[in-house]
Amino acid sequence: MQHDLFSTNGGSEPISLGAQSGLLRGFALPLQDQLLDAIQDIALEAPWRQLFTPGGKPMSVRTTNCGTWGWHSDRQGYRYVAHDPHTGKPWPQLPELLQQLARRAASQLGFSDFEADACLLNCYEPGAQMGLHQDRDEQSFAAPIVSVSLGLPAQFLWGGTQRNERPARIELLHGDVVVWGGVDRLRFHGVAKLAAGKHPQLGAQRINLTLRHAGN
DNA sequence: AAGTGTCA
DNA sequence: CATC
Repeated sequence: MQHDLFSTNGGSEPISLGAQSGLLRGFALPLQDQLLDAIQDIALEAPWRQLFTPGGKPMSVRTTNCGTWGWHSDRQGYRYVAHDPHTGKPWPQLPELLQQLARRAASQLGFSDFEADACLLNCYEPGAQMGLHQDRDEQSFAAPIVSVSLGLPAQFLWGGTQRNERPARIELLHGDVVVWGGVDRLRFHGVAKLAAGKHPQLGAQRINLTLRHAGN
């Protein structure tokens, strides 16, 4: 039987996080097995690695990328690079599965024709976190950000356009997708220190996929 | 600078 | 708030 990969949550409404942002609870669940396979393949080609902030401090997550552009951080700063500094090779191709998932999710929030050219993969183990920040290394902020959560639950910190606004805490579960763009595109966000736990598929980790249009 | 440590 |  022919079935719609997105049917599980195709009819559910986004949980609003702002005028042009929302949480699509469980949106990626129908694709979970294919997503985990794709992540494994990506990590074989572009291994997980620990990045350093420009200040020289190690980040607590492990990172890799796929797509035309990969986000990288070191003492030179934050930037997108076309080649993996670890291997010298181009980043693995962005799987069509992921491209379509991101396009469908963006469409649910009113962003048509989203075309990701970068996917940052962050792996959190218990204790790992991501401080409040803006995604502002992309060449244009016209396209939204699409974030896919897999594995252990996390508290998403969802702030305002100004750093001093106290962020809301939103629990993100395996299969959840968050989309933000337009007036919400530069909102500060982060992830609270991951609590210990074991996920049936992923064990003691959370993997987040962040899809972006980084180039021209 | 998406970091941590420190001070109020 | 300091930090190649």
